[in-house]
Amino acid sequence: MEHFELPPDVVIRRLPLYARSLRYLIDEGTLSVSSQELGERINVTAAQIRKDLSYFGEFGKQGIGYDVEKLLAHIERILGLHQEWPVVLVGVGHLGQAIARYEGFHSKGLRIVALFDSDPAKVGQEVAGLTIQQDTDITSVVREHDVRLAIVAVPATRAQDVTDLLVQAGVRGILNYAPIIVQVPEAVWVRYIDPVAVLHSMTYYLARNEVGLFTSTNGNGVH
Amino acid sequence: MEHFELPPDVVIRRLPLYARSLRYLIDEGTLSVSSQELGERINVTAAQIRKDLSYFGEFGKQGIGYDVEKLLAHIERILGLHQEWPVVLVGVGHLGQAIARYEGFHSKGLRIVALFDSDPAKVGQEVAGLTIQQDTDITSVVREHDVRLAIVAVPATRAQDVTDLLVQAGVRGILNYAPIIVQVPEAVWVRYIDPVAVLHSMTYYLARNEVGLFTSTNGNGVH
DNA sequence: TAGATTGTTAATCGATTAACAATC
DNA sequence: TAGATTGTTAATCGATTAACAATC
Repeated sequence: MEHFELPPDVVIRRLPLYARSLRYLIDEGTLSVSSQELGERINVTAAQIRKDLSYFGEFGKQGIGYDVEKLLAHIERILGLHQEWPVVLVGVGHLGQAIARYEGFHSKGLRIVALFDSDPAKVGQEVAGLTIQQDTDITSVVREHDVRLAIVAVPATRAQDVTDLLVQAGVRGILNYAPIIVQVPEAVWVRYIDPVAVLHSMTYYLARNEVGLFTSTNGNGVH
Repeated sequence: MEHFELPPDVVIRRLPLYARSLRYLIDEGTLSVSSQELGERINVTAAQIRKDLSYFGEFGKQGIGYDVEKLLAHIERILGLHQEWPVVLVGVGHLGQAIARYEGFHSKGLRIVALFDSDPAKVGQEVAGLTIQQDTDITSVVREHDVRLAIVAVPATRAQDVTDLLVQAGVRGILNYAPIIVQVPEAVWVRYIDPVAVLHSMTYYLARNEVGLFTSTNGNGVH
């Protein structure tokens, strides 16, 4: 039975994890997987996986489980990863360079197509096969390639300005590495990569844990 | 009135964002802030901020708001950031190097004290003032410095092994950059930095958005 | 005093889990 | 057929928000 409830964002955020786990299963040669098995790998309950998938259709077989390849194909299509999304990266410091060079970003559905930096000394240099361009060219490049996704790896002081530029040029999804929360119009999605905040939240538990190790209830796989 | 409900994890994760915003307010010379104003900066409701803080005590004044410096000091103490946490970093590829060099990590309460890599060619090299050590020395170094926090920036294939080593040596909080979910004992906290998964979740909305821009309800500040 | 804003309670909203009929 | 596992419903659990008395 189909139903038509809108999938909550928290479900959308788990889909990429399901997809990745399915890719690993394919690498291992596994053909079929149950919600139970999949759940154990990513520390999620079987019920949750089934419920999540039910927002999009019926992909399994009772008594059997899910065909790994087929389920992956379904999830990738749901996420829009059957098409390729050009991505621009703004800010080519140490972090930006690591991002540009990171193999993982050349992943299903994503391709970094341009690098930008405000530092004139960097403009013209090549990183990971791409020539660094001036910040001021963001608008034209984004429009020309119809880019919808951007990664921002500039200092916090520059992040809002760069975001405004990107949004104005047509970008609708931003992955922000700068340690500051930016303001965007409603139609734009911003997500944050904030390792320091994450570490700062773990110290809370460590500070309470000190010697007696059996106080904590659960530290598993919080994503 | 004090009450003694245990703060949920979702609250603990917001505290570092409050702290950071307060630091920016201090830089701007602001002495006092209301929950309303603070909330607007980080896209959180005023009620949520007040409720969150109420798990830990009473820090504001009716009619006035919060003393910025005092509230920051309280939050830092709650998070355990009044002490300094030594951190080890395992995996000194492009990403690991960017992490080691990133100023932001030399932040309140954190100090990277050792770098490890399995590649013999890298061992002995210096990055950000630290000499890269062999993976096999993790145990002794972690024990010697009583390290509780680690950052893992190795390939996915190595992540579980490295995690096991760290946990066995005494680490209780792990920030994992590897695109794989690792299994740990209950007393250990793992959190993930997973930019590709985040991008893959944004494409979902972009794929649906294509031309008609007024369909989306809210893309703000999802953290 | 009048205006502003807190801390807290209760109401609402949303997400997770348990349970099970359907069925491979 | 017997065993396993799905998809879905209802129950539970948890987090957010609205509202307001207290009070600076």
